[in-house]
Amino acid sequence: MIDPDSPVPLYRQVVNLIQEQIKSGELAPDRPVPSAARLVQEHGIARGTALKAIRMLVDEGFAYVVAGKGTYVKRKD
Amino acid sequence: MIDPDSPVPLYRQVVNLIQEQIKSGELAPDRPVPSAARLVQEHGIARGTALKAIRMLVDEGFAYVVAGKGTYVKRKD
DNA sequence: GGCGATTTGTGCGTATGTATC
DNA sequence: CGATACATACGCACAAATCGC
Repeated sequence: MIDPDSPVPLYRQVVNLIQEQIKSGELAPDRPVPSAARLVQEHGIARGTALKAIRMLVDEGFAYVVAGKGTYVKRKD
Repeated sequence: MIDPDSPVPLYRQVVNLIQEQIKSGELAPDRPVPSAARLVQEHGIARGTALKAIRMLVDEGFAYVVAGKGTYVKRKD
């Protein structure tokens, strides 16, 4: 899934992966997106990289954050 | 303020700018110096360059770092 | 109300690779 | 070749919010 040797940045690979899961319905609206800690242990990446990926999802309109709880899949408008 | 075309290195320009603000009192002792992230968005420079400027301020005795919090204006001895 | 666990946010330090001058 | 600059990535630390006990 995640290839450290790819020219594509790790955070971008993670973002793409999650976006695919959202589009396919694997991750439904208002369901939690994998937390930074989870992405770290699942993909062996740094927390900073995981946080960056999560923020990208929010910036790109795929998810929303609830302080102290987590990040969730955004509902279609 | 910051001129990319100047022969003076960007990190040096940033250092000079902040030193001026410290000397003029605009940035008081024990007050936070602009963070690397802030310098990035305000001057359109890279994080590495911003970090270098901050480190220079510390090296030159104008500021001190508090781990996990930030960089602050050094008090006069 | 307190305490600990979880999660996101923020901050600096450091290293590596690439590109430009 | 060396200095400068940018992008990516990892590590560690502190803060605030939420929740369960």
